[in-house]
Amino acid sequence: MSTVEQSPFHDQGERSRVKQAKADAIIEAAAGLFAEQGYSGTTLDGVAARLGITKPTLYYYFANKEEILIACMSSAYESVVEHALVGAKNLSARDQLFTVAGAYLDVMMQDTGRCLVRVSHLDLTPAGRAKMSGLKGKIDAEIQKILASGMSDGTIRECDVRVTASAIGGVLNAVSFWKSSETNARRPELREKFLAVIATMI
Amino acid sequence: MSTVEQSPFHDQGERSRVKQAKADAIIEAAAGLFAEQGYSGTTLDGVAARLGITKPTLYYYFANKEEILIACMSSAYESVVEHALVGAKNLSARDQLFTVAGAYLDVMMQDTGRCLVRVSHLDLTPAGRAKMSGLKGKIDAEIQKILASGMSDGTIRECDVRVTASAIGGVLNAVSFWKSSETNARRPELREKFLAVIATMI
DNA sequence: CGACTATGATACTCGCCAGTAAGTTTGTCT
DNA sequence: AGACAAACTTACTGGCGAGTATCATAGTCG
Repeated sequence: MSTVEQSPFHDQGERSRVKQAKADAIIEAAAGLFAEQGYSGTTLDGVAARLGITKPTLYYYFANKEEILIACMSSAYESVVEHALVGAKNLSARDQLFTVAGAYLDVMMQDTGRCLVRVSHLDLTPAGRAKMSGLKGKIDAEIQKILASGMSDGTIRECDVRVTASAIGGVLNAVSFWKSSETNARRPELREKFLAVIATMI
Repeated sequence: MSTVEQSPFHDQGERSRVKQAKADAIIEAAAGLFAEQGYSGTTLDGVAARLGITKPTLYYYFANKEEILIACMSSAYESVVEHALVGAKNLSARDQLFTVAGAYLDVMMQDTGRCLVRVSHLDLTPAGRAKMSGLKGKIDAEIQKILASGMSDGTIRECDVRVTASAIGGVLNAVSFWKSSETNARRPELREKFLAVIATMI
């Protein structure tokens, strides 16, 4: 029971850090192509070419194409969860919602986030689809929870929480359809403007 | 110049009406599968099977798979244009927007409309993508125009028209992600609730 | 130095499915 | 009747790209 942490390599930590960095580079490259060309329009040869490597190398880091897409999407979802659901306690419900929405908007102006919307969940196998729906559902449930508590503490007006959460999600997704050239140039401005729209809805 | 209408067949009108009806049936069947399984997840054999025919028959009505998808999407867009952009004159800008939004919502609760969102435009070839973007852009432009005129006649509050139009589009698209079993059962109710959300935004 | 693992490239297989070639049936017109 | 077109079918091809088997190189450790 003692040396589970102790590995045969003196610097496995370093090794796996490098490997993780490379995996991240693959995710980033793939996300860019998925967002531009869609899932089935993107070939693994294309992903590899963008990184100056060859296709089989990708399989050293990921089991298959779908796993790469799932990694892109998970990365985006987790970024939202991290930035929003963690440090947003003891705020009013209304401000909690702005925190989540802001984090979501930030992600949606990056390639990994764009994958969430530009690539259809239907391109996944049922297993992967379930996994992604779970993450999406988690965020949606959180928004619904915030809406409900906001109706209690009076910072959010009365509404149908399911419909409103769905609508808010729709607004947040919308920014991912903007041309990346524009979102890159006007990121803070667009973030504020979309948040202002959300503000009118709640 | 006289007999362009007069064809060699005594009942070509009937013939082409039947043919059109069959083409519509194909569109409907395909739209259902595209919405459930995505574009690349749907095979033409599957579409044909759902209609009790065989794949080559589809090619008697459409040139290729993409053209079927485009027909699905065009049908949805045109339905919006018909119901909204035609009979909505001499209303206030605010009510014009509700007219368009209502028509859009109606479409988005049907299979052809779901295709617009559940199937990525990236699954199309550049040519088809351009065509669909054109139609989408037409509706978006109309919404922007209504918003602008609403800011003049005072029925819509001041806002950034591009961002707001984009956000409204996002809300309208959102309903297409609802399970069809639920939208079928609660169509009028959901229509009103989503319109109520739009009402808060403008 | 020599054994071993991590990392990568070259060169393939193989299934799926869009699209096609060619033939068959059904109705319609003269 | 018999010729012709519309409407469909059966039986195929062909390519693309995901995934793999196998070999090459480079650090790393005793």
